[in-house]
Amino acid sequence: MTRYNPRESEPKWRARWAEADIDRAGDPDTPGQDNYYVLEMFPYPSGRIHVGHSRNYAMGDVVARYKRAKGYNVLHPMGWDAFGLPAENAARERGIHPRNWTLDNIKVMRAQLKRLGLALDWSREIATCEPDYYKHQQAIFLKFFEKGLVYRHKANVNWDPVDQTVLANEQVVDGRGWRSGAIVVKRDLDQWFFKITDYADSLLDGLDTLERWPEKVRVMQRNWIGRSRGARIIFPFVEPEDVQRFGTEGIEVFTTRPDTLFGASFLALAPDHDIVRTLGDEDPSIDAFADYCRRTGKTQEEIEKAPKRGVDLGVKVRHPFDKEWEIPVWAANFVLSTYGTGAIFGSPAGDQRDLDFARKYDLPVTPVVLPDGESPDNYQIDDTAYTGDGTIYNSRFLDGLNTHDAIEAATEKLESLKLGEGATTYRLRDWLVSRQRYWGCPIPIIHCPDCGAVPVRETELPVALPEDVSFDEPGNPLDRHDSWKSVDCPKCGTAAKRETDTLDTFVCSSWYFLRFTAPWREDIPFEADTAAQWLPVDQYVGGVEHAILHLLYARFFTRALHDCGLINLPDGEPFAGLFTQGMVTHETYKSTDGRWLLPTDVENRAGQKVEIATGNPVETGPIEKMSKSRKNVVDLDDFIEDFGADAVRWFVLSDSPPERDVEYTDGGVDGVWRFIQRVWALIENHPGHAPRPDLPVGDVGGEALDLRRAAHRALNDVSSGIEGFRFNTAVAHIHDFVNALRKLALDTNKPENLAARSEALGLLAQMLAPFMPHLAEEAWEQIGGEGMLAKRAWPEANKALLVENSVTIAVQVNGKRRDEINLAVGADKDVAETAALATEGAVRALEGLTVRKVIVVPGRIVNIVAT
RNA sequence: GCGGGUGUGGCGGAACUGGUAGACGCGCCAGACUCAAAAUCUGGUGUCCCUAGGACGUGUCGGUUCGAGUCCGACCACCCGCACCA
Repeated sequence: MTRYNPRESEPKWRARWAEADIDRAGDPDTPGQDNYYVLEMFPYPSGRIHVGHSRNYAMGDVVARYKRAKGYNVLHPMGWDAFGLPAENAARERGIHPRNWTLDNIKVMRAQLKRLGLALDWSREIATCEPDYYKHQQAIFLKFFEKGLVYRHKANVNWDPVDQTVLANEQVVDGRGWRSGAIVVKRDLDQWFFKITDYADSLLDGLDTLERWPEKVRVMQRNWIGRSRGARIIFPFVEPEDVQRFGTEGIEVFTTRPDTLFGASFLALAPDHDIVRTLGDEDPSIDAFADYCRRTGKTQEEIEKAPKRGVDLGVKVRHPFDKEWEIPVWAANFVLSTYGTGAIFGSPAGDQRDLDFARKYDLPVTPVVLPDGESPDNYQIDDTAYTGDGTIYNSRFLDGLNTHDAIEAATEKLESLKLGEGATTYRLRDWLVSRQRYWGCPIPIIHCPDCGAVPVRETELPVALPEDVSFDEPGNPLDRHDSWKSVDCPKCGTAAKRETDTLDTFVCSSWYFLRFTAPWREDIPFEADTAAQWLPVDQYVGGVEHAILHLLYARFFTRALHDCGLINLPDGEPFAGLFTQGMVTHETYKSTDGRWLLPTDVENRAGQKVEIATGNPVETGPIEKMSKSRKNVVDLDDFIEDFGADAVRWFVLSDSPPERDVEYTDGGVDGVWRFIQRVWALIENHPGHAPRPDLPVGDVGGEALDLRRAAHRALNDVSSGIEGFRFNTAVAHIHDFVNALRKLALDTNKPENLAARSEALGLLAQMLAPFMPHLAEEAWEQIGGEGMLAKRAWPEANKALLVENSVTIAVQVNGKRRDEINLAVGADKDVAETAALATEGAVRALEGLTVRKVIVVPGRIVNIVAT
């Protein structure tokens, strides 16, 4: 008996697949063949791939191989999200050009991915840092520009002081830059924006159609877009001089609760509201307050703990429904300038923040919503606001209405008074896309002193990144590159300057799945018709960390591209099915002096983990997601060298459900290795007889029939496991089947036994193929299978073999299991009842009781009810 | 605070529309082979009383049902996301 040797088999089969060119996607026009687009989020070429990364690709590959076997024309491409800051950091730290660093990494990682045996169409490989990719992106940018979807605007934006660039709102987490972790500061800068807010409604409503997306991701996007319906209301100034001073008739607020207008006791403005700024110039105490608010921390706890604070601005406004009713205007630290109009009216009885504020500064609290079951005479608000529905009172013409009707009535009244209107506000802001970095896609704009921002002529594209740049001083090298920067204005010919900002790398990833549909087209980014045939991506697989970022931007892009006439995708959804996979975790290790240690630096000596180099004991830390920074990674090449690519693939798909994390353990890996060798032992010991999956049912009986049943049941379970993205249970069913094969050692001298066993082993190879393609091919060849397994159609389970002819069912007495009976399938209820009552267990349990009723569920259970 | 999710053996996890809880894997125990160990193979492995057998058992409490891990109500714990969003 020999051992299966992946080091020999795996390269052999990869060479044969490549030779046969089996992974190339067919023409999407192919008659009689449905298209299927499966895609894993493409990687950033950061260095090397570890076992943690491989899970994502393994899942996509199971789907790709399975769908191919099911007869689909599968598109399964791979590329590189190749622009980004780490390349510039490497340049700065090690003096390597970002381009070389990136291309070297791609080379290494491509070889690693190939070693995994993924059924990828490498003929479509793209890298976003190549001019033949980003020139199309520049053309798209100009289309958006033409269409009014791009604009330049001076705004108070997020500045990451470590990465030395601005960031989009989506890229600021807890007040820190998503990549650097530095605390973000606000700066007023002229920046480029994409008008994603134009699509707020479409992006929100579209979420309801994405049935094959995780609910969690949809909810996150819904919250991020944050649509609120309500009203904008103008509170006119009391003093005519205020109208002069502030240049408006009054103060505009946004509210979702115009029904509580009669509970208004103050207006509150954001500390950086224009009116507050104007007043701050005159009044030092107001300026001091605004300054205090700016300095307050931005982290969760700080915001939560920060008490409500405000300052009376000394300005008064009139109530929109009562000219005589004057309301004081305050500045308050809890009002956000970035939401709504940066101003609110405080209705303390119905809003906790307003109530806290009113109590602190002794402002009136008038309840206007009466909860059901409360009496208006003794209902009071203490320290808890009532935010629910109820009946409006203390509110003149709104009295007696329910919350919903009162909102409508109040809004109508505001509209008739021309002091307000129904309005919708979003939390979503336009996407800030300019970055003050070198290693990104140049923005194809020229700034002319006379003509302003002028698009680069399309024939001049790409605006290529200059290669001769230096990173020895901070800032953007493009900014210092005079010969690159200096150009003539395309419109008037006067001396002008190129835009030196580059595009956010999330722009690159917003359309790469379209480029994959026709990467050979140099003249256009993609063919509208071909792209529409492949899109939407049928199955997208990636990490949940992109729930808002990439997945929202891409949904915007497909909509914008449709509106620009570049693609025909009416509903605008790029990804029909989304799966967010769990991570691979691993224990962490720290040396006595606090250094993180690689698993390969650690070994077990007498039950204790020690650092190999020093022999010192190792502190075992928590189990965390594999990451370079914690060093709890297992390098893919090391693993493949030891156990083979099939073993990694099998391991990361076993045990845990795909959406949950899976822990890497040496024990688990040993189990995989054992399993592979057991499979191989079965294959090797087979006397050799070509598989015949078309064996008629009636040909065999006895144990051979049992084996056939096990095989077809496994096939059925594995198929439905793959279809339902339950790879762990599919793996378990294969295990089960292998156990059955090992147990049912049929005498293969009998032809019917040999036939049944050949069939079973053939089916085993086919079932294994999506998971462990190399081993499966080797097995298929060994047992004399015809052709290459990768080209074979997925077998259909024989329905007749899925039904048992007898079934064991439980016998319960009063709901407790007492015995079991074996019955023919389809046996009569009376037969079941009689048999159940006669069982030893039932008789014992029924002693001294009278049978009242017998419930028979055919094929499932018999329950005897007795007292 | 709001939203989403998860609670099942020593561990990861199975269980289709309510019908034999614990599939499969890891670990552990025993045995075989071996001078021995590793590897491999065989058997066992929810807890308790341990005798055929029985009692208990899916986060807690209650309900519906002949029957509940699954359905309903109330809670508890943990994880993730958002967060002064008017």
